[in-house]
Amino acid sequence: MEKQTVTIYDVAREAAVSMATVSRVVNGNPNVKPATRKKVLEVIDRLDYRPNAVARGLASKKTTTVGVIIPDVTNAYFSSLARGIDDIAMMYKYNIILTNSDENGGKEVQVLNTLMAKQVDGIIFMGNQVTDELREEFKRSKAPVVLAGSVDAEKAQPSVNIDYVAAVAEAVKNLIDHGNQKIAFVSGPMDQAINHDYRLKGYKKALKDAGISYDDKLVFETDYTYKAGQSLEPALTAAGATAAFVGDDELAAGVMNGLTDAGVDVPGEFEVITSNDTKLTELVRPKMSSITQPLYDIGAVAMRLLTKLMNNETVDENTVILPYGLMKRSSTK
Amino acid sequence: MEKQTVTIYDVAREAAVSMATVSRVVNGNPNVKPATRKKVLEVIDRLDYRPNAVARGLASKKTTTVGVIIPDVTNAYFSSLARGIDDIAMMYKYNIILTNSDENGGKEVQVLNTLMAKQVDGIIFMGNQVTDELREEFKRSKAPVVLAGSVDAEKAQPSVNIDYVAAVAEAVKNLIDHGNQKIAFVSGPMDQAINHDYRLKGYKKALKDAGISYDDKLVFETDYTYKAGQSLEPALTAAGATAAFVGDDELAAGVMNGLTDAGVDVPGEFEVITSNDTKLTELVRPKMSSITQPLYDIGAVAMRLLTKLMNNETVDENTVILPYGLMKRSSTK
DNA sequence: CGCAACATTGAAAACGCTTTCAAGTCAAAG
DNA sequence: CTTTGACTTGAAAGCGTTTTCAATGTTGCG
Repeated sequence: MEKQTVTIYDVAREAAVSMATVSRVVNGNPNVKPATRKKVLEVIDRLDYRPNAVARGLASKKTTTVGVIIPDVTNAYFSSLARGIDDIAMMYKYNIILTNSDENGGKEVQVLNTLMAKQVDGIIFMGNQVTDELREEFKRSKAPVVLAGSVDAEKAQPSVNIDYVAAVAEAVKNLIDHGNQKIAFVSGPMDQAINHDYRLKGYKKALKDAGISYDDKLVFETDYTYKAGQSLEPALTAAGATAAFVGDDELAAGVMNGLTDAGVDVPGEFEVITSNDTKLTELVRPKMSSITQPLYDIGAVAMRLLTKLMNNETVDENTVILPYGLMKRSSTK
Repeated sequence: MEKQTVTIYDVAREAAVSMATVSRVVNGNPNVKPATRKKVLEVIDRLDYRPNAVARGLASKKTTTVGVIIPDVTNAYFSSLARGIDDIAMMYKYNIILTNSDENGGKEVQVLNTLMAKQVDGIIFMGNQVTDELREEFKRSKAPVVLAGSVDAEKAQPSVNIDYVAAVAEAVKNLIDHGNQKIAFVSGPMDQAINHDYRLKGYKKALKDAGISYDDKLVFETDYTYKAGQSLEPALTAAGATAAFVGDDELAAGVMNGLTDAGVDVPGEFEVITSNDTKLTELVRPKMSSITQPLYDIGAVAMRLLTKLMNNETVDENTVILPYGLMKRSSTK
């Protein structure tokens, strides 16, 4: 009843050659006489032979699949990177094992281990924080690991990012240039390196450059959800803020809509600038000004870098920094 | 230089037992004397032995990974399903190989083949159209295939969906009840079954039930993008439509924003109702009324169904229909 | 025509694990 | 003290490829 699978052995027999020869033609090895190649190809076609990738993986120690750890596919920022990753992966004949981590350290470690057990040829990690434990796991992995749109303070792993500090500083400076003195810093969990080591640093830098003193009452730490942003309005108003830099687009949309719904005019009375330049920025009204990041490219470049690493090619620069920009839309003056 | 991998053989030697026994303890086989189990476990821990899933897959003919074909991870509707799929997959110890198809038939077939080559234990397909060729491939697959949020007119494959015809009919009826006579039907490519065989059918049904005659000048076929929706305004106005049913949220956001930007008041002068109830509906202003679908659950249930199929359990119903609803927000009266 | 050099091929050993089957162990039962 | 049946264990045969190494065929040239 079970469908019979045809193996390389069957092909060899039918074509009256050895398995080695069949293997050669399947893998495009040039050391095969054209006539034999043709004969084998015909049999392969006739028998509808499909090489078993698992067996191939065991024998060759290469699985042509890479693991991708993503906080949440549902998040526009990360799914954009994921798309870039998958496209390039496909281009280089790799497949992607995608797993959501919810940025949960324990889950990340566990997932990483199952990926390694599955003998992936490489790993791309996305997440706002690289814990010590995770870093250790990365080190013992024999498959190369590259971080995409994710920072590691230790810079131990190859990665591709933008210059978050500079980008945020520029965004905040923009707000300052518009005359704002009390600028809120709204971000996700402050225990994530991306927030406290990069974004906050850029925020402080901009303030300092402008001679504005830092006030931690203007720092709002929440989780990355629309709702969280939406319910921030009272606090924002109470703190006397007239503008905000927000670390995530969905969160920013929440902040902005919360403000608007409460009757605060954006950007008239309150300016908002966000970080990720996902589609969302264009959908909301007013459209959100944002730091621009080459989302797709961050993923694509990360994957490309990974292919080089997997191929043992020497790469000139392990940590690549892509250019960012500032896109003025309608949530700032 | 290359890190040495420790195999089941090493463990067997160190623990002075056979590979079979090690295999048993690793797999939780109860037929092992507690004392031996303990001894083996200690060695495993000491050597930091990690079973090689590829070898395991070859020997057992099970890879504990399932293939997932998705039009585009970047699309909120499908990424929500994907999240549901992955969560349940993880719960059942499966991993997901995720590949974007762009709804391109050729790519879908190709991807399906590489998935099968990788010996996935099952496949979940998402896409708005199942071509004949694809259907053939599904049939020859020895791994079970289930469709998630995707229809196949032939109903040849197990699937989980909502009742699109009824849902759309109800949405359109709602528009009719508000006094609209000229209701636009805005959808993606009409050659996709989901559009012409389901949504359009529901649309026509609602019209018919209300005694309104069908006018194909009110049917707008575009692609599923925000921009496409946005640029539809002139045509919509020209056709004299006062309301629209839209088949995709991002597209709907475009339609609505295009209207608003052109000075048309939504919902005052023009009502819009959309289909997928993704996060987007809450982000835009006015918030969009929508058919509600249990997105996450569609994915989750599909994956659960797949686990049963992979396990050869008998399932009572191959095609499961989940409940839908109608959520009135602010883009309808 | 003989030989070196190169092109083709096949045999068989991995790859790391699961699984079948037979054998060995041991305690309870007779 | 044997027998029986339930437990435990190990040997070895796969699983479907890749890959090494040696063998065999060919071709070009002096």
